[in-house]
Amino acid sequence: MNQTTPIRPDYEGELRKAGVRITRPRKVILSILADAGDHPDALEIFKRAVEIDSGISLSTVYRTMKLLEGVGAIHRHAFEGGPSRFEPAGVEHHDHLIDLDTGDVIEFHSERIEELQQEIARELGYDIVHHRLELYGRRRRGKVSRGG
Amino acid sequence: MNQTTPIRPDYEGELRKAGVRITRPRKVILSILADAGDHPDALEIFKRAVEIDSGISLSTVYRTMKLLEGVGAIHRHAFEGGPSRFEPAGVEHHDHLIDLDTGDVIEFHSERIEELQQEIARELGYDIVHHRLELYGRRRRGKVSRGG
DNA sequence: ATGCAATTGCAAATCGTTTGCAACTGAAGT
DNA sequence: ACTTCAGTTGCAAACGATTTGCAATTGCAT
Repeated sequence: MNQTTPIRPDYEGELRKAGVRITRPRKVILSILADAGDHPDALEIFKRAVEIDSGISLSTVYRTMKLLEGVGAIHRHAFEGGPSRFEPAGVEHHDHLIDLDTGDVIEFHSERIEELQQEIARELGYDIVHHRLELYGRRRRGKVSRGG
Repeated sequence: MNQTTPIRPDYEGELRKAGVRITRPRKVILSILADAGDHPDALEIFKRAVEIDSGISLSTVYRTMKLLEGVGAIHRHAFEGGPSRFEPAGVEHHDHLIDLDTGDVIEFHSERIEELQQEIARELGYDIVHHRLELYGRRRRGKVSRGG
């Protein structure tokens, strides 16, 4: 039972614990986040939210994202070119490979790279607070394809 | 004689070759870039430019940066939080360590990390077009300091 | 010198995001 | 259930970084 269980994040709980109110719009946004298997941006979240409750405003989406980010419940990623995209913070740390053609985000992790980063920072006299490693690429043509 | 010689970039030449005119404002901006040892953003370049020729506009700075970027003469880096910052493209590829307290940018390179990235991308079925590796950190207190 | 397309400065527009504000509403207390 | 009131909302306006339309200017090939 030591596998990376993709825990359905309990955002409401996290927020309550942080002393914020669970309002109608927040409930909607939270449910969207919990369901999202991708890395939606604020506008995308807003669109999905409107389908559930047409009264929600984009401002509230932004405000809620900032709130969740502050609480540490989600991570914000500012990939090249586009708006910030979000993902639940519940999973193990990972970096991203962005498909330049589709915008798809693939997660990966390399303990070796993490170590090397630490090593480099130490040599330069720094402590890493956080880092950003993003690979921008295209699906290799030919050979095996992983379907899509 | 195999050290990384910081070749004073011949922007004018690169631009001429690309068929663009060498105008007065461009000359000023180009000279600033050639001298810059740091990673200035557009506004900073603009400020430095105004001191040489007060008639230069921020738009022209932006336009010139885009031009140089298109020609491949400079690289644009969108570090977290702030505006894009630029650096000559003439040097060897490297990644960046950003000092969170000062905004200073320290360059580093790890062939091992580059290899690992390639490996990871390949395993995921991708070709890397480019990547972004940024370490955000603080100078380690105590012990040796590299002066500053 | 001449001519014209490339380039400029300016102001206005754009994009993603934040914010001021008056109206509204959770949730704690009765 | 009813009140209360600070937390929250939607809206529109403000924001910072960057881009763009346009009329005036200017490289640079002739």
